Amino acid sequence: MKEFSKNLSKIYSPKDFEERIYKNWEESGYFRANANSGKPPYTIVIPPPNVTGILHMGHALNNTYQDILIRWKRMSGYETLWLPGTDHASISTEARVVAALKNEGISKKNLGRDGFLEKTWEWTREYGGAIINQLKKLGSSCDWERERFTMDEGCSGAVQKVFLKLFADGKAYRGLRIVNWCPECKTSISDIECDYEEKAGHFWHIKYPFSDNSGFIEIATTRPETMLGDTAVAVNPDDQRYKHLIGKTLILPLMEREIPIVADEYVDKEFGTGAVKITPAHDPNDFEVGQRHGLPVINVMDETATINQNGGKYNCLSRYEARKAIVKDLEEAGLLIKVDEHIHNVGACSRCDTVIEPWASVQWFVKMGELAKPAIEAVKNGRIKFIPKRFENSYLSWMENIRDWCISRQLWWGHRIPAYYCINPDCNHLEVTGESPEAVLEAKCVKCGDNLKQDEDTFDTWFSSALWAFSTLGWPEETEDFKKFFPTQTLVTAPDIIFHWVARMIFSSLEYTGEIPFDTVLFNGIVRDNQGRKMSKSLDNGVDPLEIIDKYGADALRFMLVSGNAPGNDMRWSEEKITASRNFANKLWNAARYVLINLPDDFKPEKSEIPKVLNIEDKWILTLYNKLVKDVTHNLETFELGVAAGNIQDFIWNIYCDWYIELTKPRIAEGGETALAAQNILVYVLKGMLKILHPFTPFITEEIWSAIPNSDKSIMISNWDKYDEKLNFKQESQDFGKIIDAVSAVRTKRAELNVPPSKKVALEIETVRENFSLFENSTAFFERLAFASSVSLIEKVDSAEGKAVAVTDTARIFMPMGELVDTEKERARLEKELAAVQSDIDFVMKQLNNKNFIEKAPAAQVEKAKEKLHKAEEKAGKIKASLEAL
RNA sequence: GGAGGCGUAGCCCAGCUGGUCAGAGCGCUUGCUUGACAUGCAAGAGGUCGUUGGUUCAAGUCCAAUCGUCUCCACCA
Repeated sequence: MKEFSKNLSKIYSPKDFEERIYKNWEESGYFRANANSGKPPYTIVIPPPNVTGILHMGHALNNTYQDILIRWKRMSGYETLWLPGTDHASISTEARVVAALKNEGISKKNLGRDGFLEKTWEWTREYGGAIINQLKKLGSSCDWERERFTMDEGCSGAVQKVFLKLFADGKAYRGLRIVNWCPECKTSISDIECDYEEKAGHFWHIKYPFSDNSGFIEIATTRPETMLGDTAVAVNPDDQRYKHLIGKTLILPLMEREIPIVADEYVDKEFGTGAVKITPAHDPNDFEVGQRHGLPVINVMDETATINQNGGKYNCLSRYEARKAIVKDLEEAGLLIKVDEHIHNVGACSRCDTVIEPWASVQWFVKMGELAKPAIEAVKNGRIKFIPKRFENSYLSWMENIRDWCISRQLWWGHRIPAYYCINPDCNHLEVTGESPEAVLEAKCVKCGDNLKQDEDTFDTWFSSALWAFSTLGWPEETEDFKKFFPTQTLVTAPDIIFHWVARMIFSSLEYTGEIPFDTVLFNGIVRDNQGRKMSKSLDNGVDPLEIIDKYGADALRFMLVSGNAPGNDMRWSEEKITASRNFANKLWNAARYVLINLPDDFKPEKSEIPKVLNIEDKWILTLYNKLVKDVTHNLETFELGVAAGNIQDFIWNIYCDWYIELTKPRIAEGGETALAAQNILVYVLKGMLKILHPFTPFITEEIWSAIPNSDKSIMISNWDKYDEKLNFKQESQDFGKIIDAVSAVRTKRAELNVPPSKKVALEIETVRENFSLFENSTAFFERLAFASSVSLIEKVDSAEGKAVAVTDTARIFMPMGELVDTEKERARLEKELAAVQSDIDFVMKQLNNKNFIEKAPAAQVEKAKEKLHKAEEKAGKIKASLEAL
């Protein structure tokens, strides 16, 4: 065992020990979870950061929450597993690698699929470790031996297994649909990867002439270039203006193609001209209208949103060039009626901000209807709880209106879809199989014997993240880990991925494992900048957690991130807050240093126990510590991490440091039995404080802990204290409150009179005889903390002449100040004080005189009011007496 | 168009199921080299809890309306 060191460095310098401590933890294996343990499990799976990502404040907040819960549960006797890992983030990683290759003058296409994947794996291996190491700097107690990656063998196996099952059950299907297409990323993206923004645009009103030359119909569009693919014009069947035209045909301008006028309920009579051009290949609603009326789908753009050969003379123009050219040509042809300014929502790729092109293409989808039902039920019936609860609303409304999920992406980095197509166009056989691609391709088409080719696409990243809660534990195998740690308990995440991730994990888990993936979802808010804006690259207002850790320490950062913050609420970043947290750490450091320095050399802190004989102040601090344990535990149980942190800070600073340490100083100075007793309590409570604070600020608590020899080698594996009724000294702690009040009252009075601490004054304390021994035994406190030269007890002071008086509920304390007391000022002060007490009395009297209150309020409430009145009246009496004596 | 959050001391925010909740931190004022800490100690000033109604014996705390602000969802061409 390590020597009892006593010598914490004079300056709190987290840099000196944080790294060392983390290494020790890792080496000692405390982070490791044991699947064979008999303890109840507590599991959190990390929201896997992007493999190429770097730690930002959001990660810091999210992981601080998780680590607090994990460390608390670990100390509370659970077999805890915090499972870490990273996400392959297909679209984001692929974009980064493409960009990096571009700098080297290499194109993805030239490199080929295999070459590109090789490069991307290299990239992943090179940069993938970065965020993991950064999480370690934060103090995250993850089980690193269980670290997973969404594209590792196990997770990939789970993805395949799930897809095969979905396909077999008819819940995964392939079809021609309108998807959100990003012409920059050259892939489809899902609805929730598309961000809408209001933009100023135009509303072009165009003439579509009738085939029979009998005039024209006026349509309006915001995207004239799509008219190249128009295959109809639709009107509302009830629209009197157009009813008679239904069935007539039009000549599509510029393309000179004949298209029909169809009737469809979808058309809003009130909007625009009431006649809508229908472009089934480039608009989701038009696509549906097209389906209903059997209209052809003419795709006029390629994957880069450039007009293709179906666009006639506009072939090879970009969509915006084409728009310009088309408008010009229409104008010249006299077909442009007018152009209105129009503000509308334009969808953009959430990844690269390129305007989305709704585009008809063949994609894979997951049928959501059946999957959503149990996922809705699980949240509705409370099997899964959201904290705060309000986020259940958005979850439910999304789930209840869910649309099929497009899961195929035209990317290479990701899980390749295990679907194979016969190359013979007459056969067109589709095979979905878990066999190795080599074997499948070797085997040829089972129907016609022709060659097969594998689907070029990969799955949406979220398709694999959706399985994270169980694929990481070994599913589909019935592994020890899966049996022990699944379902997990708490998911800690940000509200912006409720749909992307949380919802999909819930329905996936229920569908494939039959279990909920977790029972509680705790949401953390967003860390904003000091002006309340989101931290973003474009604003360059991000704060780097690593720089903050370097400057203030990980503990200060962690403590700042949880302090004064409620679950799900956003918070503002400010340098002042972090210095406040650092100062708190410094305060604890110095308090510990003081306690340790003052222990005798032969003190055995590892055996520090509560002494048999306790002073009143000892009982007082023990009672308050005991209450702290109860409060903090309760607040952690209800996920009120910010409140818990506040409880602890208040106790350490305002109770332990400001009072208890000061109260014990005279005893330490005195030495002997009473000093030893005080030292034991000081150490006992210090150790308790360290333990309860440890989940929040793991490094400093471990460093101080290790300076005190303990039976537990690391505070990480020490036991979380439980509320103990034996430590609840109700009477004594209440009594001691009277001493605290009296000391404070004297200090206040002295401050009002500007008496320097160096001027000691003899105190005369007037109180009832029952309190005499309480106050007499506290003489040393008055001497030290209230600058008393002596203390005398008296039942009734006759003359207050030349004396200042401090009044509490239980006592009047007289201080002979001679000329310092200005009678007039003193009178004014006392009158002010009396007025304050009197307003309390009036308030309570009013309450007690209210018949309804007496009758309807709970008895305890009435009792409380009476007690309050009693106290206030006593105090008022004391102040009045003092006034009279002036 | 729909849903939700926020609006409490100069600033940043806590206030869980209505009754010691009117609070913390920062800032401010005054006084302190009180041998752990000036990254500190002591004391103090500051708010009729956005506004207006309602429910209740009792409302920052529940309900309604309203103003301001932010976010999410939908996306009518």
